[in-house]
Amino acid sequence: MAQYFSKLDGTFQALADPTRRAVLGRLGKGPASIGELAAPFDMALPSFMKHIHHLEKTGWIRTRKTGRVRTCTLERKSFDVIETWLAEQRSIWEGRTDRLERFVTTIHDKEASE
Amino acid sequence: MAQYFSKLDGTFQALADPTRRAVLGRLGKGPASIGELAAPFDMALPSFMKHIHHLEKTGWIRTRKTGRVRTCTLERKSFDVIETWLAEQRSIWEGRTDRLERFVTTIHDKEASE
DNA sequence: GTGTAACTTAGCCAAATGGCTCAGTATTTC
DNA sequence: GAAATACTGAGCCATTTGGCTAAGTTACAC
Repeated sequence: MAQYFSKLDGTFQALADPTRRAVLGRLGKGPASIGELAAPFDMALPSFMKHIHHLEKTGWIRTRKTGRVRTCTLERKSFDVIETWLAEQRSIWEGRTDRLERFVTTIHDKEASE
Repeated sequence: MAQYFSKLDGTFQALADPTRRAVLGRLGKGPASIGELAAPFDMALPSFMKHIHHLEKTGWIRTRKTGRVRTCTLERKSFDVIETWLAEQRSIWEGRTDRLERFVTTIHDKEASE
């Protein structure tokens, strides 16, 4: 039983906050600057930045600074991490592993064709 | 944008800990007592109990005490909460809502036939 | 009816989280 | 080149988290 640190810890932790989930939702529509992303929130910018850092550190987004503007983009692969875990769990209680295998294969095919 | 408390906060928070994920994994194979669940962990029982309480409060498990033994069972519906959120996110960046609608319908059908 | 097993309650503690302000840096814009 | 814009860094603070121990409580076994 994996007791040591897992990437899943951070991946799920990131989703446990409504601000961060909202940011991911917004980024699903396309890249955005820090200012744009922060606008809807009644929160000081440094506080908001902590969420951005968290999302970046846990692999949910990538950011890049051009001039004085930092642009954030969604890292879609993180969703696969979760879907894989979900499929794994379901396969446990369905008492079979074929579903998981089929799922992982599907993901792999999608990425190969990107 | 839903800024107030969401059930998702707790749902994801519960998954952010390896002990709790392991418990869910074990419960996927069938119900178990607190003692059974705690056995693999090098942790005092009261500490472990906090994780159980957390999982119960966030709807991931149900527990019932019979005699001096408390038995825990997996609450499978919680997985659907996450799958729905995932489908919602994917539908955002795929720029359409039909996928989500299809998924929600599927879930509904499954539950109706249980 | 005493002892043991299986939790449970209470409360302590260090570290992490999620907010804040205030001051700083680096680009643009005028 | 002075001012405004868009972050960024440092550091404070309250609350939450996730561990602990020590002392109950409640059933079951003998």
